[in-house]
Amino acid sequence: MLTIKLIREQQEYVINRLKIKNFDAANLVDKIIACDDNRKKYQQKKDNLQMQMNEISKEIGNLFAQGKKDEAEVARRKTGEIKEQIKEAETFFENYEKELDSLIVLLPNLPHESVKSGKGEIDNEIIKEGGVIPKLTVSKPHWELIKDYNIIDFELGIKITGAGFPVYIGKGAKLQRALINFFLDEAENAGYTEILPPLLVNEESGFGTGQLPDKEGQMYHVNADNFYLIPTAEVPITNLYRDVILSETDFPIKNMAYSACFRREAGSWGADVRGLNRLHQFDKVEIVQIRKPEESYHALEEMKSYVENILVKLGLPYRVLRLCGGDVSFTAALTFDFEVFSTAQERWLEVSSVSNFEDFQANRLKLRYKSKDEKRTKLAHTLNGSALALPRIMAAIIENYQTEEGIIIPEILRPFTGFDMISK
RNA sequence: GGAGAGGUGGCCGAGUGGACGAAGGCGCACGCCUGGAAAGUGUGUAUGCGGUUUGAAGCUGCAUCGUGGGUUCGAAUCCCACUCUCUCCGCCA
Repeated sequence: MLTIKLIREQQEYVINRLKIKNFDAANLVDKIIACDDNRKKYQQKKDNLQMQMNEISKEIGNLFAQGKKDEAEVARRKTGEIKEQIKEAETFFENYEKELDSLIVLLPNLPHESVKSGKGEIDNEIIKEGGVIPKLTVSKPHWELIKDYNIIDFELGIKITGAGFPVYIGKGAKLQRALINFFLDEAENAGYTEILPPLLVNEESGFGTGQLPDKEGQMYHVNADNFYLIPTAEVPITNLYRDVILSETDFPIKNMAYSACFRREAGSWGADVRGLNRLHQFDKVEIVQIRKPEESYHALEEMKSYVENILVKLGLPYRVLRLCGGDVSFTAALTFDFEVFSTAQERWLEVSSVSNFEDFQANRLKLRYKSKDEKRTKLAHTLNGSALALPRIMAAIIENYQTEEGIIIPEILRPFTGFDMISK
């Protein structure tokens, strides 16, 4: 969430920047400021009364100690009324504070200056393309190939769980594991620390990274214990730093994690989601960085090149998009999407999303740091990126590397798979 | 699931109604000492929200001892509820 300070001090700027995200903030900002004014007003009232109360209490204590019981009695009689007033001011204060909290979380993060306005996908700017789209002699979509070679079985998944929960079999399972290991090793070499987090998180964590309250319906919820199944490792990995005050020497923080991800994808089932394109459970390696504000865009570039490099190593045709205002998520300031070309489907598939959240998540998380020369704590910047999401990479590999004889394994993965082809 | 114990600052730990944002220790920072270091020694060392201020510093108010409520003029301390952690038993990979 945005800081109240920013909203107050740069009202016009906030409203204008949010227009880029197609968000009309004018009314909301007014409400927020009015609410904050009231909050302050009642805090002053409450604090003053409490100060009076504290003074009287001290006095009473002293009078009792001196044995002046009568005078103490007199003082005591004064307290009742003040107490009432405190309660009243406190109630107002708390209500305004609550209202403020509920309003301020409705404002999206401000887009970075480089983000252009736009409605959605079509307005995203392609900033780079790489790799070569293969010319295939045979061209079957992956949902046919996985059946031909019996490497992923959707029907079995439906039987034991439901749609969107595929079962990986034999070389399909091994290829999956190979990709995970490849991604983890790459991240480790790039200086990321591997974390193996819980797959279930509590409510506070869901709130910390912004999944709650707005995306509640997108997460699987374990009712008995009030846990949520993580939609991405971003949630546990970033929440490691919830309520933390870092010191300057802790930077940069670079963590990564493999995890299964669970998404209900309620209401988003349609024509483009066949096969591996959209799943309820999938695997992903996520990279997360926590940086000082002045370094975060440098870190974003670093993460961008890092992801690109993996795609190059896998030999997949890819492109990099700078998302337009309409497509940048609620929490992000700047996002680059990576897409790979799925040859048989003749579609670009999103396989990674790399974002700088600036201090938007940190403000929710209360993730701060203290610099040497300043006494005040400052909010850190958080960034994350998929590196990478497996199913669509799997789909692209299966389709792009298909031959009459079978599916060729990209060379870089062969040490991990132990085989160089999937055939019948 | 059953029984018990407990949650105090970065950490350990004292504190059973007022002088407690909190003793003492460790750690950390800065200074003294030293040729340099260690040892020793001195000082400092929580967070949030307000006020003052152009801003910062400074000064200042309020709140915070797991969370929420209650008793009281006054609560870390007493009462209630919740929650989390630990130990033992049971079950189990």
